[in-house]
Amino acid sequence: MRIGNVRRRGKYILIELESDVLLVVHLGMTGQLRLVGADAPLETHTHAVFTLDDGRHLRYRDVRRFGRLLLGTEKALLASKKMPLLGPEPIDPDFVSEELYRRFRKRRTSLKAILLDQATIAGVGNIYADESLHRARLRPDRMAGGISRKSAQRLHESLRHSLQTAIANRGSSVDTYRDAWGEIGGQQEKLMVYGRAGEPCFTCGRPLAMIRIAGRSTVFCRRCQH
DNA sequence: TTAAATTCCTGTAAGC
DNA sequence: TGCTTACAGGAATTTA
Repeated sequence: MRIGNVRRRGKYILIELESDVLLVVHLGMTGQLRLVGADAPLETHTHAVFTLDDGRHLRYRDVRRFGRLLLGTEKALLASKKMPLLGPEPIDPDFVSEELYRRFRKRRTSLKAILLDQATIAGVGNIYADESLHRARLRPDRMAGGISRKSAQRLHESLRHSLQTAIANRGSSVDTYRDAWGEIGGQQEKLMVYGRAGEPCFTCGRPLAMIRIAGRSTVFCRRCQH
């Protein structure tokens, strides 16, 4: 079986195989896709091993088992709802702020909750939701349907900035995240609010607040975000 | 129809 | 030192 192109859609990694078949990987919280020599010791929580032609192993490891591996054509995976329909990619040039405003307008839930909703916007998790809202100076518990076009523009810019910066820094290793070569990311050093509850806001110096929204810890600045 | 709450899972850290 | 408990979170499922 030959491996073709490797793509990303939201938080899903799509590895193209032959006959339109995809190997789909979602890392969840603690998933790792690692490329190692066949003689590398098998780590605990390794759930799948793919042997490549050159003898190396592509191994999937996931401590908390929140991730998933799927195999099938894109059409079949979508039809069976094993892969959900996802919203637009924030970093896609076609995704404009007016589209964000339109998708938020009629929603009666918080900004934080809607950012985590993959059907509204794809690929944003707890870290970059908090970071984007801080950069946009918007409170996470504000109603999504009530924001102005101007606020939507700021959030649109913040989302793109947060995600593009994180990608350039190869991700945030706040937990166990490693890339395919076992390297940690660098973005965790640059986070403004995530994981910093009680510590001073880098903008105004006041301690950052923490609340729970949609079952997720949410950190923000009461002075800077409105 | 939409939104909120619950559940899964295991390592880590805090508290006693 | 050793045990118990709370917590972290993506998303499917259940409840409201």
